[in-house]
Amino acid sequence: MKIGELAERAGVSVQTVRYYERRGLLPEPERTRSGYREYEMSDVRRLGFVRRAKELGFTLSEVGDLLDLRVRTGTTAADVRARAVRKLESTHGKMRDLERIAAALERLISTCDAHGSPEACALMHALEIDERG
Amino acid sequence: MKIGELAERAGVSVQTVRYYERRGLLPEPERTRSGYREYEMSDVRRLGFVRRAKELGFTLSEVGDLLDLRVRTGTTAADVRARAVRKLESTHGKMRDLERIAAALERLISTCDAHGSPEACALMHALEIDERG
DNA sequence: CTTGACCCTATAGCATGCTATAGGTCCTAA
DNA sequence: TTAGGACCTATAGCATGCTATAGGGTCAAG
Repeated sequence: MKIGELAERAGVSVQTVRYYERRGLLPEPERTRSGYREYEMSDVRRLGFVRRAKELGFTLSEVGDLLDLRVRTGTTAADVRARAVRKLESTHGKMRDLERIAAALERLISTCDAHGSPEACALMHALEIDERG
Repeated sequence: MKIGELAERAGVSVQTVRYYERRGLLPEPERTRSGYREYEMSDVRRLGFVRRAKELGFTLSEVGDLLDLRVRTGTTAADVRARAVRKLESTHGKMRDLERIAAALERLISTCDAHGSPEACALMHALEIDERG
């Protein structure tokens, strides 16, 4: 497929695809004789991975790290493992924070439901921040 | 406490505190006679909330929304509830994505452990991307 | 054979979220 | 009383991650 279809399937713009390629997040694809980039489904998946990881607050460099947990000259299995463990730890930290936010939002919603007044919602909210935030 | 202590306790810079104040993420604090900002522990918690939410990939505007799920002129309880529900949904989406990343990292790590070769790690990783990414 | 949608490179510009600088005030302690 | 560090305002600059523009080539349909 060409770049427009790839971009649409993955939910990003054509410009963004070319930008990610420059940044090294996507491999340089084959070209048609006329110079058009040619992609496959694996590129759609990889690009989708980049997009979602970025939406989670990973920087593009960090996404590159995630994609790059692979062999390089001088890299040992222990190196790869250590990087994966660190990334996993930060991922767990992010999940815990999200759980706290979700729990706070759920309590806020049920308080809204119970009392129906915006004041109750606001009060509840202030409470969440003071409790844990 | 003064701004330096607040910043240190919350893990951000002094400049960042003043920036967040300008952005409306922190209330304007009391001042000493000489004009120094004066903070309390609730400000530490609020600032910590901002920092963590931001690290999760919420923009400062979104963090403002989270902090601002409260009464404004013309805002009804239903409005507040609807905004909370939308934010909760996006939070759940982020959690699902993080779970997928964590699972992929865990499989990668256990494959490293099992085979000990960087090639196995790399191969496993490529697989994760193709499977789900 | 030309129109229009899509592709190309190169580069400039923009929004976000800080971060640094200039120029000055306050305060504690030797 | 003066040296230092922490504070103040105001504003400029920087890194990231796009996004838009200029100027042009490709290609299938009509």
